Amino acid sequence: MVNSDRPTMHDVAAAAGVSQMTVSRVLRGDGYFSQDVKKRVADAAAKLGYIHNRLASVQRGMKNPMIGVVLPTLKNHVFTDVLAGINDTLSSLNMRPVFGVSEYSATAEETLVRDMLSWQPSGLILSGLEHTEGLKRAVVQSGARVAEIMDADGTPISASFGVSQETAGADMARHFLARGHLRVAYLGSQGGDDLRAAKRFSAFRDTLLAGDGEIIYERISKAPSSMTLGRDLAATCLQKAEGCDAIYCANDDLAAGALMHCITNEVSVPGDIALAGFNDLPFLAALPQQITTTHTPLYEMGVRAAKYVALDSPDDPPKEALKTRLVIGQTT
Amino acid sequence: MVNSDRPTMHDVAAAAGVSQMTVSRVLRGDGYFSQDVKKRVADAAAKLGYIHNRLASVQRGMKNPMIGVVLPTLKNHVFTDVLAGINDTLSSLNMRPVFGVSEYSATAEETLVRDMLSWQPSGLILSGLEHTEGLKRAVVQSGARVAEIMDADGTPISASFGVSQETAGADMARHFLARGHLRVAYLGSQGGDDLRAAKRFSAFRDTLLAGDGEIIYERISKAPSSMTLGRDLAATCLQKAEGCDAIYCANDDLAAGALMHCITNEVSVPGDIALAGFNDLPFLAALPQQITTTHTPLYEMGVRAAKYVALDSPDDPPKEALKTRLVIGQTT
DNA sequence: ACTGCAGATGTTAGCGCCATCAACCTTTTG
DNA sequence: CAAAAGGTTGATGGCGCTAACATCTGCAGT
Repeated sequence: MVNSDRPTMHDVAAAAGVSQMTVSRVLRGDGYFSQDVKKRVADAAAKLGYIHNRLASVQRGMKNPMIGVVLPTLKNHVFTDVLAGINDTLSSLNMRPVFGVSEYSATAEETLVRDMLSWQPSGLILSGLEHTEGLKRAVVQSGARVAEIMDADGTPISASFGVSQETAGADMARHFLARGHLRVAYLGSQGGDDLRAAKRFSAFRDTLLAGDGEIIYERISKAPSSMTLGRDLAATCLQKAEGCDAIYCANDDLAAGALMHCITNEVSVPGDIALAGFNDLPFLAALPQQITTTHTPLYEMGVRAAKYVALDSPDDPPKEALKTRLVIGQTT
Repeated sequence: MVNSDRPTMHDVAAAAGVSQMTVSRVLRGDGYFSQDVKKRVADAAAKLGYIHNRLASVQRGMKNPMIGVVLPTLKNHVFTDVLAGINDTLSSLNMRPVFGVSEYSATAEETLVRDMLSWQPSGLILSGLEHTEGLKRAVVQSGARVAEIMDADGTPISASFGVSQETAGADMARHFLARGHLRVAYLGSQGGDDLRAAKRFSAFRDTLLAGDGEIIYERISKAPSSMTLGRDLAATCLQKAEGCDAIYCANDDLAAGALMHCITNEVSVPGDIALAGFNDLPFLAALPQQITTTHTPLYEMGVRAAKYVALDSPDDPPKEALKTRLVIGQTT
């Protein structure tokens, strides 16, 4: 409920004995005004507890310091890392993120974006490169600056800052082959909704099969990703997949959960079985063993995307593929 | 950059051959209009890709489906759990959260809230009960509905949905005493900025000392909370605090990190040393041992707060203390 | 035939702000 | 010392939308 007695520039103007226009100028520090007037206005505004009404100024044509951010989930720490990069950058530029979570649904994403666009944000950050046609059309028409993050394998609407999922998957497969891990299991989550994990796995499989490897077990749970899920999936996997010598997990949470299963059940890692995840999240450093994983510059990705959408350089939209890096596991 | 060629109701009206007011009515489904007009307007809106301008309608006096949410950090999963509750609830009510992160700074929080208020949100969710006077004044004057979450020991601005940190701390101390853990270490993070952790520890200490216990080691790192920090703090603690038989950690991340240290160094838990955390985050279930902790209804807290601020019941603001529950550790 | 009233549409005003222009006043400059 | 330049303030209009009121039609009730 917006109180109707919230003071406006008119009220401040009356209290300071000037016109409303002068108050506007003083508060924005734009144009000419005397020191005397400046002080009177500042005092009046402080006394009344005046708060600027952005709705009105944006409507009038000012830039809206609002950036819409749509992420697939908050359950995976991956996105809180990206978010941190976005948030830190936008804060320093006096802009504010508005978040939405799509739960890996393209239609939910479209609804969310349409909703956000109704606030006339000056920018938008989306996850992944796959969106509904309706979303793309709405975004383009809105004139908001858009950046797509996370992925680099595909065609962005405009700018993109992501990593190549295919390269990451293929790199990991080559590592497996080099280490002689040929009988491999794959564990995933979110059903088929996590499209980036799917791309990764597809490239991983192709590369592995092109070598002498084989996927002897594959299980993509419908549940959202979590350490607990990873632990459970690993338990079933080790029971069913005889002769399996390595597990590739869709992400670090699953891999860490798998590691917990191994520790609890005294399965030696990587002696009995090798484990690999994806993202190189900070918490991996605290585990009893450093798991093999692919480092992705999550924070940096957030920073770049935020900078791009916040500033309005007229350059043509960059499509940057950030580098991933294989992190080899070891006992600590 | 908001494109000036974004279609307005006027454009839709022209395309549909009706007045702009009629478009407004049709799109809101309010008042009278014929089926024929309804269809023409809907078609025109779809063809032009019309997106409603909320700025204008809120300015005109409509309720703003925006809720400001200020959290101390995203680095601790605690807040993403709360956030999930808030987000799910608001989504189902067609409202949108706008997030801000204060990094445990009261002045940053005030800046953030003032910023948010400039968008005329209809509600606000804040963390904790301690805020600057300026913030409280601004919030009250804004007329937005406010809910404060997390804490129950203090006086809220209006509504509050939190847990008693003091009760939780004291309960844990009683558990320690009952188990005969008398030589206790305490590990914390965020310097003195995490006021709720401080309240908890204070009550814990008082209760412990009132029994036969003592705090033989205390270390509150300035770093943000993480598993890695917990692991490092535990390492130093076990080295320095001779005869220590239990560690109370400010939260589950620290406690899990401490557990990782113990596993790596073959320190038996709880044989050699007992560990306790706070919050009962879901990932604890994946660890090789269930750590002792205090369960807090994080998601539920988010749900209740979101419901309160989203709906505009005229009841006087509820001040609810949600129940915490001690979770006793065990090996899995 | 005349009221009455509901259905269907349009007109007007104004939310709070800022770009633009206009007015006036003070310096500076040739 | 007039003219130009610059400092200081105010009046006006309009961004896109919706509440309130106005208008006009058709048709039921008497």
